[in-house]
Amino acid sequence: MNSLSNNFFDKVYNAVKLIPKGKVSTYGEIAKFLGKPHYSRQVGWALHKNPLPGVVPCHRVVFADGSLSSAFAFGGANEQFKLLKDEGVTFKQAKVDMAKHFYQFT
DNA sequence: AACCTGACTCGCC
DNA sequence: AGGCGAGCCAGGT
Repeated sequence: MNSLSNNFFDKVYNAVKLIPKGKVSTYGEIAKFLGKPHYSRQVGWALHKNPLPGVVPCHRVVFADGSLSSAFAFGGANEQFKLLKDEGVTFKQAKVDMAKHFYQFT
């Protein structure tokens, strides 16, 4: 792992932490924000490997279509669903209402 | 060094 | 509209 990839991971955490309450973002969008439009998987990996639970609101990061991560590790997709809903995020059946809660990094 | 897997996404059927 | 497959990158075995 070189300093660049390390920086990428750090940027991922930073970006995720920037997502305001009641908003969500996608792996691809974060990757794009970091200058790597095809690093969606690495973003997910960064969060998976992320030893900062509670610091990085991983539950605000969802799939591009608004569905929740299948391999979610905070307590299951159900827990993530509940958490987001508690923050004011609305859902379209089982998917986040991206049109209203999608947060784009500026 | 090579192969496989994995918190993803897009395109095609 | 929904489901399946291929593509992508990096890390782990």
